[in-house]
Amino acid sequence: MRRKRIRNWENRLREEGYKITTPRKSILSVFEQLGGHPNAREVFNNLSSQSPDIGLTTIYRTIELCVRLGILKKYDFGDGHSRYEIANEKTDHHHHIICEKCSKIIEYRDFLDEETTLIKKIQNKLEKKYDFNIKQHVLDFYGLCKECSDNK
Amino acid sequence: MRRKRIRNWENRLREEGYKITTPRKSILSVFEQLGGHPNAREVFNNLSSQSPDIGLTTIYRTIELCVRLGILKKYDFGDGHSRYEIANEKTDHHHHIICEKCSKIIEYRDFLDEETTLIKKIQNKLEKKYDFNIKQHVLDFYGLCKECSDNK
DNA sequence: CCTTTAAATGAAAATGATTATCATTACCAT
DNA sequence: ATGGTAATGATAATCATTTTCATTTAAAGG
Repeated sequence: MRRKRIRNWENRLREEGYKITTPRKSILSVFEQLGGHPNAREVFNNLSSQSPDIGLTTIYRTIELCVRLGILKKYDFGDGHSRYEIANEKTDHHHHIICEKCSKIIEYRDFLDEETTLIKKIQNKLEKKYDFNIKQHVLDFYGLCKECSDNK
Repeated sequence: MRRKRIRNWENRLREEGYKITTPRKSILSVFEQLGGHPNAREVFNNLSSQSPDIGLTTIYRTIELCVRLGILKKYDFGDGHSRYEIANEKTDHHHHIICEKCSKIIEYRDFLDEETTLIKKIQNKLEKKYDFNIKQHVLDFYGLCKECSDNK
């Protein structure tokens, strides 16, 4: 079995003819250090101490580029701003549990065996029945976390 | 077994002390007639012929109210605007298949038996493990519909 | 039916996230 | 080092949604 070399984002950018710039390094480094699912503004805020001259525009552009190249994954949890996370073997693929009050997000990937199997099965059924070419799915659970359940 | 009377939205509003107004009637009637998952602007456009004097503001306000009272269900498919649909026994509960190119949305509720069972099982596991009170879930599939697969 | 009054409405402005414009700057191949 | 081109940042523009506030209206009582 051929072991695929794990490409970091610098190589990915180079591969596609994009330049490795200081802002891009800073932005990606924030994603690496922050973890979680930050949105554009959170990245901006975290950057303001170290690199105050990087504009919000550049952050949006870099994120857009990285999503397009598969370096970042984009999520929409319905709270009004898109969220992102570095895509790699470790983060791929997982589901979420989202607190509807405080927006805390838990990601889990310790699927039940049946979980994976069944989703594939459903997917196959749907592809035939509705003539769709299904590429991905989202299974997210919404509710209240412990803290928000208590403070009510 | 007591048969619960099916309340229509007028009764729901009255119950909660809200008034039954002409704009509200028109807006809800659009949802009833249109079907699907319209967004605020689509409702507005569909209203413009019959009731040109209903403002977009009122549509947003009515929608917000109806979502809060459980008359409408709110969805976010990540295409930049929230979408809604009348909540009732018939529409509840379903999953979606969404075309990433043309945003066509198919909803299905002919779940495999295992589909329902397994999701409950996963939910139970997650509630214990992460101390969450899970209220609902979203299982949506994303891909390309027949037409968009072809025209490529 | 007519009055009263708080709730509902509409127009317009405000907001907040994201995108486009455009002049300036900085990679990087030569 | 340097030139060409992509990248950047400031600013303005969009677009969906929310807020403000003066005006209108549903519905309760007489």
